[in-house]
Amino acid sequence: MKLTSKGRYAVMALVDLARFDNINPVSLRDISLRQGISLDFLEQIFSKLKKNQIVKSIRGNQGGYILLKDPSEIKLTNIFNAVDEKVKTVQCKKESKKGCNGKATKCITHNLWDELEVHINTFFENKSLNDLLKNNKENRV
Amino acid sequence: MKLTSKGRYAVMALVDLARFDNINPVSLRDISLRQGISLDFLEQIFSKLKKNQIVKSIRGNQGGYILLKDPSEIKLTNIFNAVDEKVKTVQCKKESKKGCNGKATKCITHNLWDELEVHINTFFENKSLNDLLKNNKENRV
DNA sequence: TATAAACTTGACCATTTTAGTCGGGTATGT
DNA sequence: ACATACCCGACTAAAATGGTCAAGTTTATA
Repeated sequence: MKLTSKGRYAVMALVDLARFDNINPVSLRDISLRQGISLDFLEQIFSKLKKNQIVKSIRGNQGGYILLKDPSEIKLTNIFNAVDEKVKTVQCKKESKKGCNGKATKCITHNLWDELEVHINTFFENKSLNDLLKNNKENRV
Repeated sequence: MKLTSKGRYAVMALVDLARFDNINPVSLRDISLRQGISLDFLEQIFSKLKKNQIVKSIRGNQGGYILLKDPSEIKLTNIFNAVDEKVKTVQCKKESKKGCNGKATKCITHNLWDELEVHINTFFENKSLNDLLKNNKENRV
């Protein structure tokens, strides 16, 4: 199982944004330079973050992005949902009554994968952007 | 983040094997039929499980595979390691002192991803094949 | 001893996903 | 006016995924 760059970058970029989002909006160009993430890729990511009400954009010269909520209210769950980074441990559809391999019953390990999914999602539920900021106060770049 | 079929199938197949591994070895053909997994794919998977001392093979007619250890001593960690299903939350090498984006320092969220990796691996450490068998006694197929 | 069941090995491959790039826009402060 | 930013959709190379296929070897049993 691996985390995709999209998800990782989204979080990195938002931590960066939260750190510099004091008075002025923060431009993607700055984030791109500081975090070493492609500007074009960042634009894709922020388009989704914006659609999901996590950030707000200010266009034009001196523009950029600002957070729409307090960092303590932005959970990793929200971020990952926004950029379509989801945890998937099974292939079967949750709703489908048909069971996993197209068989009549659920697969032998179905409960396990459900548990795993919950276990990982719990981690994301319990982490806010604010937690990451605190965590990073000491070793600022 | 998603679990690959290889990892999922490996666990499913071993649970199946553990259930039927009483007197005789269990053939991949049987597992394939019961679990709805391609036989050819199973062969690939069991080749790795064998290399990693999780199962032992018995060739020839009436042959098959048997577990090398007690189900209570086979953790998900062991299985996933065997089939190269590993948890990867960062792209940078663990050992490398160089930091994440080829930059001098570690990326701003590095600790987070380390935590996540540990969180997931803990789940795998704490589940044995035996746990899954118990879990499945009630709703046997 | 012939045969069929089963493991063994390695190459191959289509499809999907990933991780971006590219090329055009449009808005706005100075 | 113009530079700086956001906006948006199409495109794509490379990697990973989820297998398949072919050609073996081994061994129990009739």
